[in-house]
Order: sequence, then C-alpha cells, then structure tokens
Amino acid sequence: MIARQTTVQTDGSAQCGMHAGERCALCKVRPVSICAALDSKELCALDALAQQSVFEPKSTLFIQDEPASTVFNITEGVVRLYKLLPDGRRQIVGFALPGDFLGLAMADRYGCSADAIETVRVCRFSRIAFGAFLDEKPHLLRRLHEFATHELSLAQDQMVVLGRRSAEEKVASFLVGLQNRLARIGAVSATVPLAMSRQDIADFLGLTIETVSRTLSRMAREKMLVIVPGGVRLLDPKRVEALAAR
Amino acid sequence: MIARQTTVQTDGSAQCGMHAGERCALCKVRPVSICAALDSKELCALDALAQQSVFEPKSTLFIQDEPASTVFNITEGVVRLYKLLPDGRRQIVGFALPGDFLGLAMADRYGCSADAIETVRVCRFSRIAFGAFLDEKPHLLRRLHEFATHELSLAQDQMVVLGRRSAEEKVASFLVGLQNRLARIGAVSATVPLAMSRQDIADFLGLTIETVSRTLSRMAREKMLVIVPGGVRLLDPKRVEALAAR
DNA sequence: ATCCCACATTGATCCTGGTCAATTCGGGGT
DNA sequence: ACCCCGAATTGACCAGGATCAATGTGGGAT
Repeated sequence: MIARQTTVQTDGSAQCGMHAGERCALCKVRPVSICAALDSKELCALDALAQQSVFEPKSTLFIQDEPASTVFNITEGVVRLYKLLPDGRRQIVGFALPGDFLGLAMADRYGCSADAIETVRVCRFSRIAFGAFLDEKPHLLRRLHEFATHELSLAQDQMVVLGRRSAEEKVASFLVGLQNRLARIGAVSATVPLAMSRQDIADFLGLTIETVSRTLSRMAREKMLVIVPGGVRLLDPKRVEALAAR
Repeated sequence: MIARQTTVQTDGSAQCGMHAGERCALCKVRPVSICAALDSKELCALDALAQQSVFEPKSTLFIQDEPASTVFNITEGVVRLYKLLPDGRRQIVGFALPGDFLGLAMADRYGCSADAIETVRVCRFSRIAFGAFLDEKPHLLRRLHEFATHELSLAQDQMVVLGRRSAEEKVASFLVGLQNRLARIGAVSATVPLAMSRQDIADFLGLTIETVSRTLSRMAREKMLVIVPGGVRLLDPKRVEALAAR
C-alpha cells in the first residue's frame, strides 16, 4: 500500500534563467500553467522547495483519506485519480497530465487516491512549505484558486457526461476531451495516445470494460476512428465531436 | 430569459456589532461559512459592498456562458445549478443552500445556470468589487480557495454517485447528503424537506422522474421512510445511510 | 364546490448496457 | 521459436432503468 517511490538525485545545481511561460529541461520546477504568475526570482524560490521523484507504473502517489503531506506537480506521465466504494467499485474522477497539480486542495487529507499509469516524473513540495510560500505570494494563490475552479468546472462537465449521456457519447467526449487537453500541453496529433487501460476508461465513464470495447469497435466499424496500438486515430473528428457536443 | 429580479430597499442603516462566527439578522452580509475568516471591521467593509435582492420561485439568477458580473451569497431559499445539453437534456450539478456562494469562480463567464426553486434571498456583490476586496485580504482568499476545493470534493463524490451507483443508492445518498448539509446550517430534523421537484432530483441523480418516484415508493413500502407533503421522513436512518455508504 | 393544471404515482413494455463466458491478441521470458 | 498471462474483443443472454401511457393528487382560481 506504500508508494514505491524513487527520489532522484536532487541536482541542486539546476539554476536557470527561465522566463515566465518558458519551459526548461534543467529546472526542477516546470509547472507549465502557473509560471505565468511568477517572475524568475520567484520561480527560483519555488525551485528551492522542490524535490524530484519518479513513480513506477502502478505505484501509488497517495491514498484517499490519508494525511496530505505533499503537493505534486507532474512533469511527465499520466496519473489516475479515483475513489473506491466499500464493495470495490471504482470511480476514476480524473486523469492528471504533465503540468497538472495534485494535492492542491491544501486540505488535511487527500480527497482521492492517485496512482501512476505510466512511469511518472513529478516534483514534490512539502504541503506546509508550499502553503507558506503561497502566503507570501497572494497573486499566486489567486492563480491557484483559478486552477481549482477550472478543475471544478471540469468535474461538473464530467457530471453531465456521467449522468446524461449514452455510452457512445461518453466515449466520444472522453476522446475529444483528452485530445484537447493533450493539445493544450503541446502534444497535437490526430492520434490520441491512450496510456490508460480499457478498465480505466470504463471506470472514468461509468461503463464496463466490455461496453467500452464494443463502443470503440463500433466506432471503428463506422469509420469514425481506427484503433491503433497504444491509442486511437480519429478518422472523422467532426462526427466524433458532434457526439461529444455539449 | 432575463432574471426577474426584485431589489429590496438597501437598508443602509443595518450596522451591527456582529462577532466572527455569529449570525445576525440585521446584517446584509451573513456568509455563515466565511465570517470566521473576517473580523468585524472587515465584515462591515464587506457589508458596504453588498446589495440585497429577492428572486421569485423559478426566476433565473444567471445563465451559463453569460458574462459573470455578480457574486451571490444565499441567505434564504434553495437554488438549483445546472447545465443543459443542446438537445435539452439537463444535468443539475448541485443545489445551493443558505450560506453558499455562487459565482465564486471569479471567471469571466458563469460555468452553469442557476435558478431559484423557492423564493430566494441573496446578497449580491459586484464581481469586480469583490475581487478587489479579496486582493486586500489574502487570508480571505485562502478561505475561499478552501471553499472551492470543498466544492470540488462534493462534485467528485457526486461523480461516484452518478457513475457507479444503483437507483436506490443514488436516492439514499441524495437524502442523506441533503440532510447532512441542512444539519450543518442548523436545520436538524428527521424529516428532510424537499424544496425541489422529482424532476430536479432525477436530473441531479441521472435518473428519470418515474424511477425516482418508484424508488421512493419502494423505500416507503420497505419501511425505510415515509413520504410526507414537502419532504420525506426517515424511519430507518441506519438502513438509508448504509445504502448511501461511500 | 368545481374545474383546472402541473406534478406525482403506477403499470406495461422496451432497450441500453451489464453480466457471464469463450476466444483472441500481444508483450515478455526462457 | 514457444509458452504464458493479463488485457482486449466478441458473443449470448439478462436485468435495471427508460419509455410510453394511464391514473391519481393537491393547490389555486373562479
């Protein structure tokens, strides 16, 4: 049940003149979406708080209801966030991609469990230290609040998907949503890479693995997409988007 | 499509020596759950920004995707928050009770539509003015951020309900969840008052009105509850909670 | 009181997606 | 090459909840 976690050498020399909005392979801290709120001095201060680590596939980052000690920023790989019911049913509440924060709630305990689907690289912050840093930078807190409300908006969209859409619409909106998120972090492609298993997709969409499989097959048969190893290529994006339309 | 909104006389004389955490019938501002973060001087400053209004049953507070001009704090009544699909299907993403904030996302546009189920009293703040006030009070922003993440947590719990629970479990968790929220704002009772229609409950739980009705009838037949005018009385709270168990 | 109308309940039937079961596929190890 | 094992696909059947339709109920207007 304990995260099998490998802390990478801290590489304390990784100083860099990173500009706001720019990515930098040397910096430990690469929170793509908040750096706009920080100047380079602040980024370096944040960098000093960061620890890099790597999580192997299937290893656990944190577990629901356990004390929240750490804030994570993903630099590489995909993480699934989920809740379990007592009888073992699982609902995946989201997939976290590079650039995303985990544990931002700054609550005492984690609200859900998280584990690595692929090999995942993160930088970690002590929740206490991160909170203190935040107290010094109200504009950063503001930015983070915007993040949290964006997450809320995503969650509400997913409530619509879970409550009011057919299996085919669910799968279509999943594919389109994932493609859009990947595009926003720079991975543009007609082929949507699916790091997660069919079971993960099913548990995200409130379906069974068989229904996901059948639905993808049917969409392939109807020339909307082709199933390729490790993902799906959209042949008729228009038609898929129409199904996903909100 | 425009909110039929009646602005009540502003009652500018409503000054009071309200203490943190205390409720006050005279103050315009009674944001039950944030006042802990404000001293009485700050509360008076916030009070000066507030405008009271009343919304008639079925009137609209705001509409999804329209420019967000106003932040609301509910002082009385129940509001439904929902998203519509192009074909008219509706998903209610939450019910807002007295003490709750609406429009807190501080985003440019509202993420969902909101309308009054009963007669609703609110106090309104200009989003701009509220944002400026927030910039002066980082600790208040912090509090608000905690709120937003609590909302997120509620939304994720609801995702589990929508994706992984049977009709009976959905209805049970709705009743228990509502009862708990009412208890937290001081309305403790074995009878859960249901201000919302069966259609509203159905659209919240991802069911049809018929299934909600049948499920309540069955639970009544099995002596778990009695259906009373305007609500439901739990006869066997233990059994209902067991169905709702997370 | 009576009518009206929206809301709620109940019943009969249908259909989407779940369940159970049998293959098939694909990657890794020897 | 071969086997192995977990993941995915496909098929046959089932059931929970949706749909369609009829009936009941309660509050407001006249």
